[in-house]
Amino acid sequence: MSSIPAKKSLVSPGRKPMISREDIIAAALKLLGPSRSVSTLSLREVAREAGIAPNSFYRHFRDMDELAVALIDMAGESLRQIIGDARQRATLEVSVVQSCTDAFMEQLRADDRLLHILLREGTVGSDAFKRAVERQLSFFEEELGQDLIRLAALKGSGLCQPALTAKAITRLVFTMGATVLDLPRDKQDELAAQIVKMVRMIIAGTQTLAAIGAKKTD
Amino acid sequence: MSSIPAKKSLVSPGRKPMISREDIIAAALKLLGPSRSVSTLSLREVAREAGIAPNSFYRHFRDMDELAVALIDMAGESLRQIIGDARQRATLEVSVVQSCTDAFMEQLRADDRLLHILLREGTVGSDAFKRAVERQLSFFEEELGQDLIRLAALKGSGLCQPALTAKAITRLVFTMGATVLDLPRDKQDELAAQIVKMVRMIIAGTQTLAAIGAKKTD
DNA sequence: TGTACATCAGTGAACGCGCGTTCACTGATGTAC
DNA sequence: TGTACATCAGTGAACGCGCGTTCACTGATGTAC
Repeated sequence: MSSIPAKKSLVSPGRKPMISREDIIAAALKLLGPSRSVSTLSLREVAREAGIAPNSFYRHFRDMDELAVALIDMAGESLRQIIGDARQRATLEVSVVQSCTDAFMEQLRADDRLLHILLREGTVGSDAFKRAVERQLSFFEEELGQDLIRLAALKGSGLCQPALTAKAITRLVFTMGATVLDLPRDKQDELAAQIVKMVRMIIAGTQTLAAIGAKKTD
Repeated sequence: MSSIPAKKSLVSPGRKPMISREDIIAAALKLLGPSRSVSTLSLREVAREAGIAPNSFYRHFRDMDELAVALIDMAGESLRQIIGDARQRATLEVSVVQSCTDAFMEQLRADDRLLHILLREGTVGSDAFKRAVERQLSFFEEELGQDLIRLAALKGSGLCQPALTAKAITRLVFTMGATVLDLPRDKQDELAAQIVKMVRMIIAGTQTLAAIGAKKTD
Protein backbone atom coordinates (compact mmCIF):
# COMPACT_ATOMS: atom_id res chain seq x y z
CA MET A 1 0.00 0.00 0.00
CA SER A 2 2.54 2.57 1.15
CA SER A 3 5.25 3.33 -1.34
CA ILE A 4 7.91 3.72 1.31
CA PRO A 5 10.48 1.02 0.59
CA ALA A 6 10.94 -1.02 3.75
CA LYS A 7 14.60 -1.63 3.07
CA LYS A 8 15.26 2.08 3.27
CA SER A 9 13.36 2.62 6.46
CA LEU A 10 16.48 2.94 8.60
CA VAL A 11 17.04 6.63 8.49
CA SER A 12 18.48 8.94 11.05
CA PRO A 13 16.00 9.89 13.75
CA GLY A 14 14.06 13.10 13.12
CA ARG A 15 14.29 12.46 9.46
CA LYS A 16 11.40 11.10 7.46
CA PRO A 17 11.93 8.27 5.01
CA MET A 18 11.52 9.19 1.40
CA ILE A 19 8.07 10.25 0.52
CA SER A 20 6.46 10.08 -2.88
CA ARG A 21 4.00 12.20 -4.80
CA GLU A 22 1.48 9.49 -4.12
CA ASP A 23 1.96 9.78 -0.37
CA ILE A 24 1.17 13.48 -0.54
CA ILE A 25 -1.85 12.83 -2.70
CA ALA A 26 -3.00 10.23 -0.18
CA ALA A 27 -2.60 12.76 2.62
CA ALA A 28 -4.66 15.30 0.70
CA LEU A 29 -7.38 12.74 0.13
CA LYS A 30 -7.45 11.95 3.82
CA LEU A 31 -8.25 15.56 4.58
CA LEU A 32 -11.12 15.78 2.15
CA GLY A 33 -14.63 15.10 3.26
CA PRO A 34 -18.17 16.38 3.02
CA SER A 35 -17.16 19.71 4.48
CA ARG A 36 -13.67 20.07 3.05
CA SER A 37 -13.02 20.70 -0.60
CA VAL A 38 -9.67 20.65 -2.34
CA SER A 39 -9.68 24.39 -2.80
CA THR A 40 -9.82 24.93 0.96
CA LEU A 41 -6.80 22.77 1.70
CA SER A 42 -3.62 24.59 2.62
CA LEU A 43 -0.14 23.48 1.71
CA ARG A 44 0.87 23.29 5.34
CA GLU A 45 -2.15 21.23 6.18
CA VAL A 46 -1.35 18.66 3.52
CA ALA A 47 2.31 18.59 4.53
CA ARG A 48 1.31 18.08 8.16
CA GLU A 49 -0.96 15.20 7.23
CA ALA A 50 1.77 13.68 5.09
CA GLY A 51 4.20 14.01 7.98
CA ILE A 52 6.71 16.20 6.21
CA ALA A 53 7.96 19.74 6.68
CA PRO A 54 5.96 22.34 4.77
CA ASN A 55 8.83 23.16 2.46
CA SER A 56 9.31 19.51 1.55
CA PHE A 57 6.06 19.81 -0.34
CA TYR A 58 7.88 21.75 -3.03
CA ARG A 59 10.08 18.74 -3.80
CA HIS A 60 7.02 17.09 -5.34
CA PHE A 61 4.67 19.81 -6.49
CA ARG A 62 5.17 23.31 -7.77
CA ASP A 63 2.22 24.50 -5.68
CA MET A 64 -1.20 23.49 -4.44
CA ASP A 65 -2.70 24.09 -7.84
CA GLU A 66 -0.55 21.37 -9.31
CA LEU A 67 -1.65 18.98 -6.59
CA ALA A 68 -5.26 19.92 -7.15
CA VAL A 69 -5.03 19.29 -10.87
CA ALA A 70 -3.37 15.95 -10.20
CA LEU A 71 -6.23 15.05 -7.89
CA ILE A 72 -8.83 16.10 -10.41
CA ASP A 73 -7.19 14.07 -13.16
CA MET A 74 -6.99 11.05 -10.88
CA ALA A 75 -10.62 11.47 -9.96
CA GLY A 76 -11.66 11.66 -13.58
CA GLU A 77 -9.65 8.63 -14.58
CA SER A 78 -10.91 6.65 -11.63
CA LEU A 79 -14.54 7.37 -12.37
CA ARG A 80 -14.11 6.74 -16.08
CA GLN A 81 -12.65 3.38 -15.20
CA ILE A 82 -15.62 2.56 -13.02
CA ILE A 83 -18.11 3.72 -15.60
CA GLY A 84 -16.16 1.87 -18.28
CA ASP A 85 -16.50 -1.35 -16.33
CA ALA A 86 -20.20 -0.73 -15.93
CA ARG A 87 -20.46 -0.18 -19.66
CA GLN A 88 -18.91 -3.59 -20.27
CA ARG A 89 -21.36 -5.23 -17.91
CA ALA A 90 -24.32 -3.77 -19.75
CA THR A 91 -26.42 -6.36 -21.52
CA LEU A 92 -29.42 -6.22 -23.78
CA GLU A 93 -31.63 -6.46 -20.70
CA VAL A 94 -29.82 -3.86 -18.64
CA SER A 95 -29.21 -0.79 -20.73
CA VAL A 96 -25.87 0.93 -20.82
CA VAL A 97 -27.38 4.04 -19.35
CA GLN A 98 -28.99 2.17 -16.50
CA SER A 99 -25.82 0.26 -15.79
CA CYS A 100 -23.66 3.37 -15.80
CA THR A 101 -26.10 5.35 -13.67
CA ASP A 102 -26.18 2.53 -11.16
CA ALA A 103 -22.41 2.41 -11.02
CA PHE A 104 -22.28 6.15 -10.52
CA MET A 105 -24.79 6.03 -7.71
CA GLU A 106 -23.02 3.17 -6.05
CA GLN A 107 -19.78 5.11 -6.10
CA LEU A 108 -21.60 8.13 -4.77
CA ARG A 109 -22.93 6.14 -1.85
CA ALA A 110 -19.52 4.64 -1.21
CA ASP A 111 -18.45 8.19 -0.32
CA ASP A 112 -15.52 8.00 -2.73
CA ARG A 113 -13.33 10.99 -2.06
CA LEU A 114 -12.04 11.18 -5.56
CA LEU A 115 -15.60 11.46 -6.77
CA HIS A 116 -16.24 14.27 -4.32
CA ILE A 117 -13.53 16.24 -6.01
CA LEU A 118 -15.07 15.99 -9.44
CA LEU A 119 -18.52 16.86 -8.18
CA ARG A 120 -17.65 19.80 -5.99
CA GLU A 121 -14.80 21.72 -7.44
CA GLY A 122 -16.11 22.52 -10.87
CA THR A 123 -17.11 26.09 -10.17
CA VAL A 124 -14.46 27.31 -7.76
CA GLY A 125 -10.71 27.55 -7.56
CA SER A 126 -8.13 28.79 -9.99
CA ASP A 127 -8.44 28.73 -13.74
CA ALA A 128 -6.16 25.71 -13.97
CA PHE A 129 -8.48 24.10 -11.54
CA LYS A 130 -11.64 24.75 -13.47
CA ARG A 131 -10.03 23.78 -16.73
CA ALA A 132 -8.96 20.43 -15.28
CA VAL A 133 -12.51 19.69 -14.17
CA GLU A 134 -13.93 20.79 -17.50
CA ARG A 135 -11.52 18.51 -19.28
CA GLN A 136 -12.53 15.49 -17.26
CA LEU A 137 -16.20 16.27 -17.76
CA SER A 138 -15.69 16.55 -21.49
CA PHE A 139 -14.09 13.09 -21.51
CA PHE A 140 -17.22 11.76 -19.93
CA GLU A 141 -19.42 13.52 -22.41
CA GLU A 142 -17.38 12.11 -25.26
CA GLU A 143 -17.69 8.53 -24.05
CA LEU A 144 -21.33 8.90 -23.15
CA GLY A 145 -22.00 10.35 -26.60
CA GLN A 146 -20.51 7.25 -28.19
CA ASP A 147 -22.66 5.09 -25.96
CA LEU A 148 -25.78 6.94 -26.97
CA ILE A 149 -24.98 6.56 -30.66
CA ARG A 150 -24.37 2.84 -30.27
CA LEU A 151 -27.47 2.49 -28.18
CA ALA A 152 -29.63 4.28 -30.73
CA ALA A 153 -28.25 2.17 -33.58
CA LEU A 154 -28.87 -1.00 -31.60
CA LYS A 155 -32.41 -0.21 -30.63
CA GLY A 156 -33.24 1.60 -33.81
CA SER A 157 -34.48 4.52 -31.76
CA GLY A 158 -33.79 8.05 -32.85
CA LEU A 159 -31.20 10.31 -31.39
CA CYS A 160 -31.16 14.06 -31.59
CA GLN A 161 -27.72 15.63 -31.22
CA PRO A 162 -25.88 12.94 -29.28
CA ALA A 163 -23.16 15.32 -28.11
CA LEU A 164 -25.66 17.75 -26.65
CA THR A 165 -27.63 14.96 -25.04
CA ALA A 166 -24.48 13.55 -23.50
CA LYS A 167 -23.55 16.95 -22.18
CA ALA A 168 -26.97 17.51 -20.64
CA ILE A 169 -26.93 14.12 -18.95
CA THR A 170 -23.38 14.48 -17.68
CA ARG A 171 -23.85 17.95 -16.25
CA LEU A 172 -27.17 17.14 -14.68
CA VAL A 173 -25.92 13.94 -13.09
CA PHE A 174 -22.83 15.66 -11.73
CA THR A 175 -24.71 18.58 -10.17
CA MET A 176 -27.34 16.38 -8.70
CA GLY A 177 -24.61 14.08 -7.47
CA ALA A 178 -22.98 16.99 -5.71
CA THR A 179 -26.16 17.73 -3.78
CA VAL A 180 -26.44 14.08 -2.81
CA LEU A 181 -23.18 14.38 -0.89
CA ASP A 182 -24.67 16.83 1.56
CA LEU A 183 -27.73 14.75 2.25
CA PRO A 184 -28.27 12.43 5.18
CA ARG A 185 -27.98 8.78 4.28
CA ASP A 186 -31.70 8.12 4.22
CA LYS A 187 -32.48 10.82 1.69
CA GLN A 188 -29.72 9.83 -0.67
CA ASP A 189 -31.67 6.95 -2.17
CA GLU A 190 -34.59 9.19 -2.92
CA LEU A 191 -32.43 11.65 -4.80
CA ALA A 192 -30.62 8.83 -6.58
CA ALA A 193 -33.96 7.62 -7.88
CA GLN A 194 -34.74 11.14 -9.04
CA ILE A 195 -31.51 11.30 -10.97
CA VAL A 196 -32.29 8.09 -12.81
CA LYS A 197 -35.68 9.45 -13.77
CA MET A 198 -34.17 12.69 -14.98
CA VAL A 199 -31.77 10.82 -17.22
CA ARG A 200 -34.64 8.79 -18.63
CA MET A 201 -36.47 12.02 -19.29
CA ILE A 202 -33.61 13.44 -21.29
CA ILE A 203 -33.22 10.26 -23.31
CA ALA A 204 -36.93 10.16 -24.01
CA GLY A 205 -36.66 13.78 -25.08
CA THR A 206 -33.81 13.26 -27.49
CA GLN A 207 -35.62 10.33 -29.06
CA THR A 208 -38.85 12.28 -29.42
CA LEU A 209 -37.11 15.27 -30.94
CA ALA A 210 -35.30 12.95 -33.33
CA ALA A 211 -38.61 11.44 -34.39
CA ILE A 212 -40.11 14.87 -34.98
CA GLY A 213 -37.03 15.95 -36.88
CA ALA A 214 -37.19 12.82 -39.03
CA LYS A 215 -40.87 13.40 -39.74
CA LYS A 216 -40.19 16.97 -40.80
CA THR A 217 -37.44 15.97 -43.19
CA ASP A 218 -39.69 13.31 -44.73
CA MET B 1 -28.89 55.22 -4.84
CA SER B 2 -26.61 55.52 -1.86
CA SER B 3 -28.34 55.28 1.44
CA ILE B 4 -26.05 57.79 3.13
CA PRO B 5 -28.30 60.70 4.14
CA ALA B 6 -26.85 63.88 2.66
CA LYS B 7 -28.00 65.97 5.57
CA LYS B 8 -25.79 63.98 7.91
CA SER B 9 -22.70 64.19 5.77
CA LEU B 10 -21.00 66.77 7.97
CA VAL B 11 -19.03 64.60 10.30
CA SER B 12 -15.73 65.11 11.98
CA PRO B 13 -12.77 64.44 9.71
CA GLY B 14 -11.39 60.91 9.84
CA ARG B 15 -14.81 59.64 10.68
CA LYS B 16 -17.01 57.97 8.10
CA PRO B 17 -20.62 58.97 7.82
CA MET B 18 -23.09 56.35 8.85
CA ILE B 19 -22.98 53.30 6.71
CA SER B 20 -25.78 50.87 6.14
CA ARG B 21 -26.04 47.15 5.62
CA GLU B 22 -26.78 47.93 2.00
CA ASP B 23 -23.52 49.84 1.61
CA ILE B 24 -21.60 46.83 2.82
CA ILE B 25 -23.53 44.55 0.52
CA ALA B 26 -22.76 46.91 -2.34
CA ALA B 27 -19.07 46.80 -1.45
CA ALA B 28 -19.12 43.01 -1.44
CA LEU B 29 -20.81 42.97 -4.83
CA LYS B 30 -18.14 45.28 -6.20
CA LEU B 31 -15.48 42.78 -5.27
CA LEU B 32 -17.19 39.87 -6.95
CA GLY B 33 -16.36 38.95 -10.49
CA PRO B 34 -15.60 36.03 -12.74
CA SER B 35 -12.66 35.04 -10.60
CA ARG B 36 -13.91 36.00 -7.17
CA SER B 37 -16.65 34.14 -5.41
CA VAL B 38 -18.36 35.17 -2.20
CA SER B 39 -16.70 32.39 -0.25
CA THR B 40 -13.25 33.79 -1.05
CA LEU B 41 -14.04 37.28 0.22
CA SER B 42 -12.54 38.25 3.54
CA LEU B 43 -14.15 40.45 6.12
CA ARG B 44 -11.29 42.92 5.95
CA GLU B 45 -11.51 43.08 2.20
CA VAL B 46 -15.17 43.94 2.27
CA ALA B 47 -14.64 46.49 5.03
CA ARG B 48 -11.82 48.08 3.04
CA GLU B 49 -14.01 48.32 -0.05
CA ALA B 50 -16.82 49.79 2.01
CA GLY B 51 -14.41 52.33 3.47
CA ILE B 52 -14.88 51.35 7.08
CA ALA B 53 -12.65 49.87 9.75
CA PRO B 54 -12.67 46.06 9.84
CA ASN B 55 -14.34 45.96 13.22
CA SER B 56 -17.14 48.22 12.05
CA PHE B 57 -18.31 45.33 9.96
CA TYR B 58 -19.64 43.70 13.12
CA ARG B 59 -22.08 46.54 13.66
CA HIS B 60 -24.04 45.23 10.68
CA PHE B 61 -23.35 41.52 10.34
CA ARG B 62 -22.52 38.81 12.80
CA ASP B 63 -19.93 37.41 10.42
CA MET B 64 -19.18 36.85 6.75
CA ASP B 65 -21.59 33.95 6.65
CA GLU B 66 -24.45 36.23 7.48
CA LEU B 67 -23.41 38.60 4.71
CA ALA B 68 -23.11 35.69 2.29
CA VAL B 69 -26.57 34.42 3.11
CA ALA B 70 -27.97 37.92 2.69
CA LEU B 71 -26.32 38.11 -0.73
CA ILE B 72 -27.67 34.73 -1.77
CA ASP B 73 -31.17 35.66 -0.70
CA MET B 74 -30.94 38.94 -2.59
CA ALA B 75 -29.67 37.12 -5.64
CA GLY B 76 -32.51 34.64 -5.52
CA GLU B 77 -35.15 37.31 -5.09
CA SER B 78 -33.68 39.41 -7.85
CA LEU B 79 -33.63 36.57 -10.33
CA ARG B 80 -37.11 35.42 -9.38
CA GLN B 81 -38.30 38.93 -10.02
CA ILE B 82 -36.72 38.93 -13.45
CA ILE B 83 -38.04 35.52 -14.33
CA GLY B 84 -41.43 36.50 -12.95
CA ASP B 85 -41.52 39.48 -15.31
CA ALA B 86 -40.58 37.23 -18.20
CA ARG B 87 -43.37 34.88 -17.22
CA GLN B 88 -45.85 37.75 -17.46
CA ARG B 89 -44.59 38.68 -20.89
CA ALA B 90 -45.10 35.17 -22.21
CA THR B 91 -47.82 34.93 -24.82
CA LEU B 92 -49.41 32.10 -26.69
CA GLU B 93 -46.79 32.55 -29.39
CA VAL B 94 -43.77 32.79 -27.11
CA SER B 95 -43.93 30.01 -24.58
CA VAL B 96 -43.33 30.63 -20.92
CA VAL B 97 -40.28 28.41 -21.00
CA GLN B 98 -38.79 30.21 -23.97
CA SER B 99 -39.49 33.57 -22.45
CA CYS B 100 -37.97 32.63 -19.12
CA THR B 101 -34.94 31.01 -20.67
CA ASP B 102 -34.35 34.11 -22.76
CA ALA B 103 -34.60 36.32 -19.70
CA PHE B 104 -32.16 34.11 -17.85
CA MET B 105 -29.68 34.19 -20.71
CA GLU B 106 -29.98 37.91 -21.05
CA GLN B 107 -29.24 38.34 -17.38
CA LEU B 108 -26.34 35.96 -17.73
CA ARG B 109 -24.87 38.01 -20.53
CA ALA B 110 -25.40 41.21 -18.58
CA ASP B 111 -22.83 39.83 -16.15
CA ASP B 112 -25.15 40.35 -13.23
CA ARG B 113 -23.14 39.83 -10.10
CA LEU B 114 -26.05 38.69 -8.05
CA LEU B 115 -26.64 35.97 -10.59
CA HIS B 116 -23.01 34.92 -10.32
CA ILE B 117 -23.55 34.23 -6.67
CA LEU B 118 -26.44 31.87 -7.25
CA LEU B 119 -24.64 30.03 -10.01
CA ARG B 120 -21.29 29.58 -8.37
CA GLU B 121 -21.68 29.13 -4.70
CA GLY B 122 -24.00 26.18 -4.52
CA THR B 123 -21.38 23.56 -3.80
CA VAL B 124 -18.89 25.35 -1.58
CA GLY B 125 -18.89 27.34 1.60
CA SER B 126 -20.43 26.72 4.97
CA ASP B 127 -23.57 24.75 5.59
CA ALA B 128 -25.58 27.92 6.09
CA PHE B 129 -24.26 28.97 2.75
CA LYS B 130 -25.27 25.84 0.91
CA ARG B 131 -28.64 25.77 2.59
CA ALA B 132 -29.34 29.32 1.47
CA VAL B 133 -28.56 28.45 -2.15
CA GLU B 134 -30.63 25.29 -1.96
CA ARG B 135 -33.54 27.27 -0.61
CA GLN B 136 -33.43 29.76 -3.46
CA LEU B 137 -33.15 26.99 -6.02
CA SER B 138 -36.14 25.23 -4.53
CA PHE B 139 -38.17 28.44 -4.89
CA PHE B 140 -37.34 28.41 -8.57
CA GLU B 141 -38.28 24.80 -8.91
CA GLU B 142 -41.57 25.48 -7.22
CA GLU B 143 -42.48 28.33 -9.53
CA LEU B 144 -41.26 26.54 -12.61
CA GLY B 145 -43.28 23.49 -11.63
CA GLN B 146 -46.43 25.64 -11.51
CA ASP B 147 -45.59 27.03 -14.93
CA LEU B 148 -45.19 23.57 -16.36
CA ILE B 149 -48.53 22.47 -14.98
CA ARG B 150 -50.27 25.51 -16.40
CA LEU B 151 -48.47 25.07 -19.69
CA ALA B 152 -49.48 21.45 -19.97
CA ALA B 153 -53.10 22.23 -19.16
CA LEU B 154 -53.13 25.02 -21.72
CA LYS B 155 -51.63 23.05 -24.54
CA GLY B 156 -53.22 19.78 -23.58
CA SER B 157 -49.83 18.13 -23.67
CA GLY B 158 -48.89 15.57 -21.08
CA LEU B 159 -46.63 16.17 -18.17
CA CYS B 160 -44.76 13.55 -16.25
CA GLN B 161 -43.87 14.50 -12.69
CA PRO B 162 -43.85 18.30 -12.93
CA ALA B 163 -41.77 18.74 -9.77
CA LEU B 164 -39.06 16.44 -11.02
CA THR B 165 -39.07 18.07 -14.44
CA ALA B 166 -38.79 21.50 -12.89
CA LYS B 167 -35.91 20.34 -10.74
CA ALA B 168 -34.05 18.86 -13.70
CA ILE B 169 -34.48 22.02 -15.75
CA THR B 170 -33.52 24.33 -12.91
CA ARG B 171 -30.40 22.41 -11.93
CA LEU B 172 -29.27 21.93 -15.49
CA VAL B 173 -29.78 25.58 -16.42
CA PHE B 174 -27.95 26.74 -13.33
CA THR B 175 -24.91 24.51 -13.83
CA MET B 176 -24.67 25.29 -17.49
CA GLY B 177 -25.12 28.94 -16.65
CA ALA B 178 -22.18 28.73 -14.28
CA THR B 179 -19.92 27.45 -17.03
CA VAL B 180 -21.08 30.26 -19.31
CA LEU B 181 -19.58 32.77 -16.91
CA ASP B 182 -16.07 31.50 -17.56
CA LEU B 183 -16.39 31.59 -21.30
CA PRO B 184 -15.17 34.32 -23.61
CA ARG B 185 -17.93 36.51 -24.97
CA ASP B 186 -18.04 34.90 -28.38
CA LYS B 187 -18.62 31.39 -27.07
CA GLN B 188 -21.34 32.40 -24.67
CA ASP B 189 -24.00 32.58 -27.35
CA GLU B 190 -23.20 29.09 -28.50
CA LEU B 191 -23.59 27.67 -25.03
CA ALA B 192 -26.73 29.70 -24.45
CA ALA B 193 -28.23 28.06 -27.52
CA GLN B 194 -27.23 24.67 -26.16
CA ILE B 195 -28.99 25.37 -22.90
CA VAL B 196 -32.22 26.22 -24.68
CA LYS B 197 -32.03 22.97 -26.62
CA MET B 198 -31.39 21.00 -23.47
CA VAL B 199 -34.45 22.48 -21.84
CA ARG B 200 -36.52 21.60 -24.90
CA MET B 201 -35.16 18.09 -24.66
CA ILE B 202 -36.29 17.70 -21.08
CA ILE B 203 -39.72 19.08 -21.83
CA ALA B 204 -40.08 16.79 -24.83
CA GLY B 205 -39.03 13.94 -22.55
CA THR B 206 -41.56 14.66 -19.85
CA GLN B 207 -44.34 14.91 -22.43
CA THR B 208 -43.32 11.65 -24.08
CA LEU B 209 -43.10 9.82 -20.79
CA ALA B 210 -46.49 11.21 -19.83
CA ALA B 211 -47.95 9.94 -23.09
CA ILE B 212 -46.46 6.50 -22.52
CA GLY B 213 -47.72 6.49 -18.97
CA ALA B 214 -51.20 7.50 -20.13
CA LYS B 215 -51.22 4.78 -22.77
CA LYS B 216 -50.26 2.19 -20.20
CA THR B 217 -53.04 3.19 -17.85
CA ASP B 218 -55.55 3.08 -20.68
C1' DT C 1 37.26 -2.87 -2.55
C1' DG C 2 37.79 1.85 -0.97
C1' DT C 3 37.49 6.76 -1.55
C1' DA C 4 35.91 11.15 -3.27
C1' DC C 5 32.15 13.48 -4.91
C1' DA C 6 27.55 14.98 -6.94
C1' DT C 7 22.80 14.58 -6.16
C1' DC C 8 18.75 15.53 -3.95
C1' DA C 9 14.90 14.69 -0.60
C1' DG C 10 14.66 15.84 3.48
C1' DT C 11 15.28 19.73 7.60
C1' DG C 12 14.42 23.94 11.14
C1' DA C 13 14.19 28.62 11.41
C1' DA C 14 12.67 32.65 9.82
C1' DC C 15 10.24 36.22 6.87
C1' DG C 16 6.34 39.15 6.11
C1' DC C 17 1.41 39.05 5.35
C1' DG C 18 -3.50 39.22 5.79
C1' DC C 19 -6.67 37.34 8.50
C1' DG C 20 -10.70 37.40 12.31
C1' DT C 21 -11.54 39.21 16.55
C1' DT C 22 -11.08 41.96 20.98
C1' DC C 23 -10.61 46.11 23.48
C1' DA C 24 -11.44 50.55 25.36
C1' DC C 25 -12.39 54.75 23.10
C1' DT C 26 -15.12 58.84 20.99
C1' DG C 27 -18.23 61.84 19.59
C1' DA C 28 -22.64 62.78 17.01
C1' DT C 29 -27.56 62.02 17.67
C1' DG C 30 -31.93 61.65 20.04
C1' DT C 31 -34.51 61.88 24.42
C1' DA C 32 -36.03 63.32 29.12
C1' DC C 33 -36.54 66.84 32.23
C1' DT D 1 -35.00 76.64 25.20
C1' DG D 2 -31.08 74.55 27.62
C1' DT D 3 -28.82 70.79 29.99
C1' DA D 4 -27.72 66.10 31.26
C1' DC D 5 -27.52 61.63 29.70
C1' DA D 6 -28.03 57.10 27.14
C1' DT D 7 -27.25 55.14 22.81
C1' DC D 8 -24.64 53.39 19.33
C1' DA D 9 -22.00 53.48 14.87
C1' DG D 10 -17.96 54.61 14.18
C1' DT D 11 -12.44 54.34 15.59
C1' DG D 12 -7.10 52.75 16.06
C1' DA D 13 -4.30 49.61 18.13
C1' DA D 14 -3.30 45.28 19.24
C1' DC D 15 -3.60 40.08 19.73
C1' DG D 16 -2.34 35.59 18.10
C1' DC D 17 -2.68 32.59 14.14
C1' DG D 18 -1.86 30.00 10.03
C1' DC D 19 -0.38 30.87 5.78
C1' DG D 20 3.11 30.48 1.52
C1' DT D 21 7.69 30.89 0.65
C1' DT D 22 12.85 31.46 1.27
C1' DC D 23 17.17 30.16 3.07
C1' DA D 24 21.26 27.63 4.07
C1' DC D 25 21.77 23.16 5.93
C1' DT D 26 22.43 17.89 6.21
C1' DG D 27 23.14 13.46 5.48
C1' DA D 28 21.84 9.15 2.93
C1' DT D 29 22.32 7.30 -1.70
C1' DG D 30 24.42 6.25 -6.07
C1' DT D 31 28.35 6.83 -9.21
C1' DA D 32 33.18 7.32 -10.98
C1' DC D 33 37.75 6.21 -10.50
